[in-house]
Amino acid sequence: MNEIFKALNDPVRREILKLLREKDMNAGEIAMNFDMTAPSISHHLDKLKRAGLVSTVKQGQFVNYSLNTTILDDVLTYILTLKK
Amino acid sequence: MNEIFKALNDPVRREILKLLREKDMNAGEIAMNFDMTAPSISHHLDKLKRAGLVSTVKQGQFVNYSLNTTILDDVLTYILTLKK
DNA sequence: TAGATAATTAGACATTTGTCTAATTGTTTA
DNA sequence: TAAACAATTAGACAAATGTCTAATTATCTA
Repeated sequence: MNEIFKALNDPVRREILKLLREKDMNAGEIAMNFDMTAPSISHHLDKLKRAGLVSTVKQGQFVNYSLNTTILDDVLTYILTLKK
Repeated sequence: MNEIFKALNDPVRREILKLLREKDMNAGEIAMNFDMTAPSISHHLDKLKRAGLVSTVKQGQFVNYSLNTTILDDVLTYILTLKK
């Protein structure tokens, strides 16, 4: 749970999730949406992946990222239990 | 939204929310549950309050804290829209 | 197979964050 | 009204975080 909240606690990463909600994208396509270097985006993607919020599939030299909604259910459950 | 995720991104603060889910408590009662100084807890409470996750009512020299579930709905909505 | 392209890793650096002690504010009560 | 108590504010400091440039790895293609 800690990893998930850590991952969600950054505007860039939340924006990446928003982009992936529309369609899967490779690292370069994601990076194009930000005024930020590729290594920085790569670092953000790594955090999202470690938290389980995104999944990757390597296709040739590209790495395709997709949103993993299963983990979002854990967040939903957590918030709901707080509400009791 | 940024403030809320910032506030949720700390194990101590999440534990405080869990405690307040059971019953309202004043700052001292909350602090008793942690191996941490009162000023540190006060700082965490401040972050929770600024995020709107808790509300306070001053009763004499005590400050009573309670969980504000309304804001949690915002988190729920946010997560749900990510799931589309 | 050499050069180009996609992506990540490594390492440096400034900013943010969480913790502490000391000091301050506000309230109660002897 | 002075001392005690509850809580917060101020300021210092170490650890964590986000960004960058440079270097590396893996893949494609001329």
